[in-house]
Formats: sequence, C-alpha cells, structure tokens
Amino acid sequence: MLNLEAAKKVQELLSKRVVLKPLPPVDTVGGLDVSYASGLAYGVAVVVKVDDIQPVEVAYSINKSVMPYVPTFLAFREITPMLRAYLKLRNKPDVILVDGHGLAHPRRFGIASHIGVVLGRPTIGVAKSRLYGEEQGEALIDPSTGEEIGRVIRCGGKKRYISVGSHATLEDATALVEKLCKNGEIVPVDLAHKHTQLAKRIKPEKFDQWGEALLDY
DNA sequence: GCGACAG
DNA sequence: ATCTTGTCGC
Ligand SMILES: [Mg+2]
Repeated sequence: MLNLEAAKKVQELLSKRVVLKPLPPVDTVGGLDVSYASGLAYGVAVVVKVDDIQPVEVAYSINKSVMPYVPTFLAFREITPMLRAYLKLRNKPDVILVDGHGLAHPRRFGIASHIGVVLGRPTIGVAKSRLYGEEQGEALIDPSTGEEIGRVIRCGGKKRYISVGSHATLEDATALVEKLCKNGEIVPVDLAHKHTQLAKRIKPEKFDQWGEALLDY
C-alpha cells in the first residue's frame, strides 16, 4: 500500500537533508533504472568509467512489484529495486545517475534526491520528460520561488532534464552528464535500462542462480 | 472543478 | 512503465 499523506510527510522531512555541494573528483559513475513484467520489478545498477565511458560492473535485483506509480511519488515504487541492485555492486561509483528527477520536484525531493539522502552519497537526476518547473531556455525554474531547480540539455537531439539529487551542484551535475552523452544516450542510465530489459528474460526458476530469491518486502 | 502529471 | 510489427527514411 501507499499512504500519500504519510509519503508526502516523509518527502518533506527528508528533503531537509539534501546537501548542495561541489562534486568530488569523479572516476566512476553509476546508473540506476527499473523495468516491469509479470508483476515483477527488475532493478539494475551499473558502473561506468568516466574517462572512456566503458562499463565496469552490472548488478541486478528481482523484486515483487508492490507499489503503484503515482506522479511525484515515484521513489516509493522504485527505490527498493534500485537500492537492492546498488548494494550488490562491489565497485561503489563516485556519483550515481538516477532515471528520474532530483530537486526538479514539487517538494524538492524526487527519486534521485531520495536515494542521495538515504545513501548519503552524490546523486543526479536524469529525466526524459518534465515533471515540475517552467522551462526558460536551458533553465528549469521553480515557479513558486524563481530558483533554478534543473537544466535542460540535449543529447543527440533528445531533451534531458538534469537536476541535483544530493551532494552535488547543478553546474557540476550538468557538466558531468554532458560528458556521458554518447550516440544520443546518457550512457550510465541507458546501460542500466538496457540491462533491465534483458533481465526480464530470466526465468523465475533461474532467479537463485542470479543470486536472487523472491521475498516479501 | 480542471488540467498537469518523472517511470 | 507496459500493451505491440511492420514500415518508411537516412
Ligand atoms: Mg526508468
């Protein structure tokens, strides 16, 4: 179940723990995404070397899909699959790219911020479409405060909405994501998405061979 | 009340 | 996100 009133309070409380600060030197970048099929949620975490944009590691998590998707509450649906995959990584990335928004959210706490606060590590939101904020050229402006909450970039012609998750600045986040654009895709997030689709082919009888067992969370 | 609305 | 194949164009 998902109690929207309680979930909203969680976001408002945890949003106070978002940290805005320069990104540390980045050698590796993580990517997180989730796909669904037959009532299951397949989470994937990947690690990419930033200098050559080549994959270093991939980890999976197979979970029962229990939470529904409700706009502005995406984290409650995808954070478990994403974190379970992330925790399996042996190489922890210097910063994590999350498929979704960070501060570009009505309560300044999209899934990228949620994960950044929970892990206490740098995260950046990379979304394919807008959720909140007014586009003013390259800037995404919060209509209620006039603050810049995100930036719109183009990767191979496609729009991408970049916002700080936590432990980063919008400038550092934007510069890093632009470096990771290759063939019209932001590599870490795209690689995670592709593996998420491949993971759906794993037959339930083989889950244990992938270090997974379906438990009730 | 109406329209918007990450994945 | 998912349901779904071929087809038009570079
Ligand atoms: Mg996704």
